[in-house]
Amino acid sequence: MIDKVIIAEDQEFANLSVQKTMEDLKVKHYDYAFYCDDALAKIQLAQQKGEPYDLLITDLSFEDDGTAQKINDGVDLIRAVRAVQPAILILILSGQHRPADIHHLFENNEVDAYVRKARHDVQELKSAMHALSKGQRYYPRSLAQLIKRSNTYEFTDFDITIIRLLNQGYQQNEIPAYLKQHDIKPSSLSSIEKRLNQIREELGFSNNQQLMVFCNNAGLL
Amino acid sequence: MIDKVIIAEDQEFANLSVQKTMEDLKVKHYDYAFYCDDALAKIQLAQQKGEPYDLLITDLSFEDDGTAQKINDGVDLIRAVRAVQPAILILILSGQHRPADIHHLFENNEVDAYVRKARHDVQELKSAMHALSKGQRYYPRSLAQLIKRSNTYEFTDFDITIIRLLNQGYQQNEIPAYLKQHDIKPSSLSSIEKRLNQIREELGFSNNQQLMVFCNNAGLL
DNA sequence: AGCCCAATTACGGTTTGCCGTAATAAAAAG
DNA sequence: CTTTTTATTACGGCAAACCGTAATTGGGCT
Repeated sequence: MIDKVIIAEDQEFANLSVQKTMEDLKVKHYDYAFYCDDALAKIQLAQQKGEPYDLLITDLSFEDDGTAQKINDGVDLIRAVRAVQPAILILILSGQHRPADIHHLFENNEVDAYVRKARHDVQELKSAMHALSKGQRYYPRSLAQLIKRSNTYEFTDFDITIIRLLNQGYQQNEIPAYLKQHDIKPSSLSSIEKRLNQIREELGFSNNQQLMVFCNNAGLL
Repeated sequence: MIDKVIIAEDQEFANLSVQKTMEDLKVKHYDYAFYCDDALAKIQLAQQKGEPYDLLITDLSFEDDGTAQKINDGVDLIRAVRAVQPAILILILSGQHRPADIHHLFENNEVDAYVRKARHDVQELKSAMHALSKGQRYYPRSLAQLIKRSNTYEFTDFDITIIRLLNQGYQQNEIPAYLKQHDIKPSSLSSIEKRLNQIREELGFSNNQQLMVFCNNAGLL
């Protein structure tokens, strides 16, 4: 059973509604945090007291207000939490499509459920909770479709490095120098050209601009 | 006073929390809708009955589920509502930064307040409601800063056309033909090059890829 | 060591994009 | 109607990106 839940969500609107859903579901005990650091601290403390949380519900993107935080991103929070309490269940509650990230997290068994903030999200969350309490993972068909449709392509770290550099304003012939300086393995201009060509072809784009927008939307930048 | 409110918001989480905030604020009567069409219908009906809404709270982006809808976007909803009931107050509640859109709406007096779904959004909404009830508009400093910092630049229709074409995979030398075919005034390759150059310079980008990502994030694509 | 396979790099030709300048067209001013 | 100004287009040289092919490197294997 899922008796003890912690919610990490910076949007107050969403945070409140998730709390209310927990009440509806008769979850015995739930806490909430607006910052990743808070959430992690609460999880550590509960763990030490021998009253660990069963489930973490977390957003992926947290906004930077002035307050300095060690962790500022859902994915980082997930990694940190897993280090503290490997067996905790984790449910992602995200507003934007970041299929690349989410797919990756699922494949590596870093998360157990994904609910998108969208139409019927309350019902989705309830369904996800239900699945989790039965020991199942929750991966909505909509996401599966999306991944299949748009993002079969697996970006390597190398790809992402190149794309980020381009997006920072580097031109292709400046990149080899950068790569050599950072000891990244393929570093020739030729390799870069070849890789970009391959990616474009695979995703059906005719220029890099489309690729950049795609990567931006997939949360890779 | 703001006594009668209609909420148009497709995310159930957000919709619920806004309703709850209305209760907290002792708003006498509020309705909600998950679709733009529903919201517009309710506004029309209330208007006909002589019991019009004082305020519309609406999201900007609505997700397309299967259900066919006439209106699928917050901006379109706002225009339609203004046609029915010009004097209604309108508050935008949006998750993504779409500063270009929002700035434009404010400048043309199409909306009266803007609240971003983010940290402290509940408090922001309450403040906005307070301002509105005093006959003021609500335009958070954060947005003003953002506009000033990143988007002083005004994109013309021509700019947007070019950028969209590029993003569709056109290459620059194919665009003149398209423009001539659609009777768009400057149509030479030279004009296109010059325009892009100017935009890049003005926004401080060194290549078109960055520009595309920027436009994508600004909601221009 | 020597061989093979795959990955990486180097190179050359072609296309596309970039940018300055000059010619032309259109619009505003006189 | 002519002149001046502004916008648009045409052109040319150059840099960047693209793309195919060939040379080189570096493991893994016998």
